[in-house]
Amino acid sequence: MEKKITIKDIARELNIHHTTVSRALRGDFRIKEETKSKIVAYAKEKGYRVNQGALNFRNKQSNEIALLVPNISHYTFSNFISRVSDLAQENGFVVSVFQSKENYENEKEILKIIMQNRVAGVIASISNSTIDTSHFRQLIDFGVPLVFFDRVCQDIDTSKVMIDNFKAAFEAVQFFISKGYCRIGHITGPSHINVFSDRHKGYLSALEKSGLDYKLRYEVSKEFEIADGFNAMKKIWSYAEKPDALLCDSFTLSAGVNSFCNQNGIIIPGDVAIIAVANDPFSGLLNPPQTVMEQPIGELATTSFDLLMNAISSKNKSIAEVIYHKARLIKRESV
Amino acid sequence: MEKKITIKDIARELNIHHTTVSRALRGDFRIKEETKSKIVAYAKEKGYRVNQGALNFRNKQSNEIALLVPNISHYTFSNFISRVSDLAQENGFVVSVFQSKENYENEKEILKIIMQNRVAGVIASISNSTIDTSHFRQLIDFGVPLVFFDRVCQDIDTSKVMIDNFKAAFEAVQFFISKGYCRIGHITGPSHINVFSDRHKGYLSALEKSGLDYKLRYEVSKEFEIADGFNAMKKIWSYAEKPDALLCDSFTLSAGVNSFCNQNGIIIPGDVAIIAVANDPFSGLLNPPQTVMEQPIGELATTSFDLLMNAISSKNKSIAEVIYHKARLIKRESV
DNA sequence: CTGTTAGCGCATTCAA
DNA sequence: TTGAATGCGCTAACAG
Repeated sequence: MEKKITIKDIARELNIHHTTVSRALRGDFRIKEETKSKIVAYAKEKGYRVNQGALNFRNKQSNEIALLVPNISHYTFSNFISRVSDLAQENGFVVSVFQSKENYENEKEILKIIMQNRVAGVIASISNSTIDTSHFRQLIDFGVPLVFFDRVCQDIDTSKVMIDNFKAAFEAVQFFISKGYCRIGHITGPSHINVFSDRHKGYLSALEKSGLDYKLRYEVSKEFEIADGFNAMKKIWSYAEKPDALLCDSFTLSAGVNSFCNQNGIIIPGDVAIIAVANDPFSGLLNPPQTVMEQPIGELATTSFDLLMNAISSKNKSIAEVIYHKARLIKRESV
Repeated sequence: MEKKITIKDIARELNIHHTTVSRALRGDFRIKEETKSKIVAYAKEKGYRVNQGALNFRNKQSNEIALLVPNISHYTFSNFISRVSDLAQENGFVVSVFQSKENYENEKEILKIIMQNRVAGVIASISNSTIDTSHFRQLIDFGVPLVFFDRVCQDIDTSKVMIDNFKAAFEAVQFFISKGYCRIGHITGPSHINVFSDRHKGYLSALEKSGLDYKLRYEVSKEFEIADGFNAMKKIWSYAEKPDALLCDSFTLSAGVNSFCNQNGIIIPGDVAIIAVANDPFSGLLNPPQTVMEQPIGELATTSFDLLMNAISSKNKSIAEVIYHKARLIKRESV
């Protein structure tokens, strides 16, 4: 950054004190109209812009919100980022983004950067490999307002915004059952993550309620890419006792499953039915169009942002809220 | 942000000068080993972290890179952001994201915010509705290093990273022709955007080379969502002279086209063949799997980031480079 | 090896 | 209605 015009430059040029310039530029009502308009005109002419960094420094605050997600390019998260970005802009904040790539060490590193940058607050969804949560505790101890969304740290007392995962899975499985499926499997993630454990509980509960015996839990613990779903299905389809329905905990995973099926002549939903917990707009364009439990990401984003704003403005006296949004079954042709 | 420990706090507590603390913490070799370790130990114990904002202020520089894209949640861009985010982290930068939503006024507003925030540099892809480019010129005049990618301002002298759009479209059309298609249409964007005009030139050139008469240019000037592609195809399929092949300038558009076809019994590629210029991993999962001209977004991101780093470090003496990457035809079943 | 001084851009406090 | 003084956290230049 080269030298840019400052209030002192303006003051010197106009033979007034920089304090006066500062006041005029912020529209202080005490400044004489004449002086004010002279200053404003000159500032505009010279292209003066307040230095936000200096302002933040001076005021010991920040206009930056950090967003930490497992993977920026996954639609669930890019959609979330998009929404938060809009809200942030409306509220005078800037959003910086970080991705853990499902890697715990990286997540820790990112939190260090975030603390160092003295952001106003953080909205985070934890990585699949995060078991120890002390780095988040450290963040809070450092005084940074934190809101978790979707994948949260259960043992940390801060605001959390989730979908009702138990119910989402429960209803998905009930739907399978209502359609006559009885060998229902669950492709999920590590059980130390709330999202996956809650859904699996919902899955088991629905099974139990209907007295179904067949159970299948397949855990993917990597990056949740299409290839991981593909490989999961490859493995599953080699089992002696194959499922006739599958609940998939992410769209990418289900897309991989779909891909394996299409490539190997496995008919959806004839051979195996599929429901994905997803909010990806392309789920409806798969072959066949996919039945999904739709995650209301827009609502998650709005709520998360609101809670963070509260936490930022009310500081110490803010109370940790835990909010659940409902997923919604969208019936298409994969069941 | 509440009160956090500073080097002065440490200095006071240890009865030494804060300059010494500063030096010790940065590993200055002149500080006595004993003093240094005492300081480092104390700092660690108290959870001291350098205030990046103060540092930036002091050094008149920033560790923030701004990324401006039309839409964060579109895979092309979220993929780009993801890649740049990784590179930024490796290089000690933080990425803040902004989306124009294809809206010119919003884009202008964002550039103001970016200038105000004194970012180290900007990587941008312009909105479909951007005709006047003076706001970007203003950004450069303000001294902010700028690299354009994909959708660029032709008339601004700064580094640009693109795909060879003429060639991409040319080869796509040639492929259609080689497969016997002869009524080839082009669903594209506003012609004042390089991406679309270059592709349309490539399209026309390939047609001309083969002496094909049928021409169809359908312009989408909105947000490039799936619905826009859907509506485009609805319109196109009402024409008397229907195309037998379509080149689509984005994945979302082609997904909408695909959706309309599947809902209306239009066979792909029997009734109409499709190629999309895209890099979305789900293109291969559509029904039928989609033939695409794949945009090398990862390469675009890497190159853009490198050019920005050059521009940031070499300042005034940096030369604007214009770099093209090649798209690659991936043959699947929509042709 | 360590301390002193100064200043980045700005807004606040106090004084006039 | 305006000015003067101060300091946010940090580092560089200079002095010891």
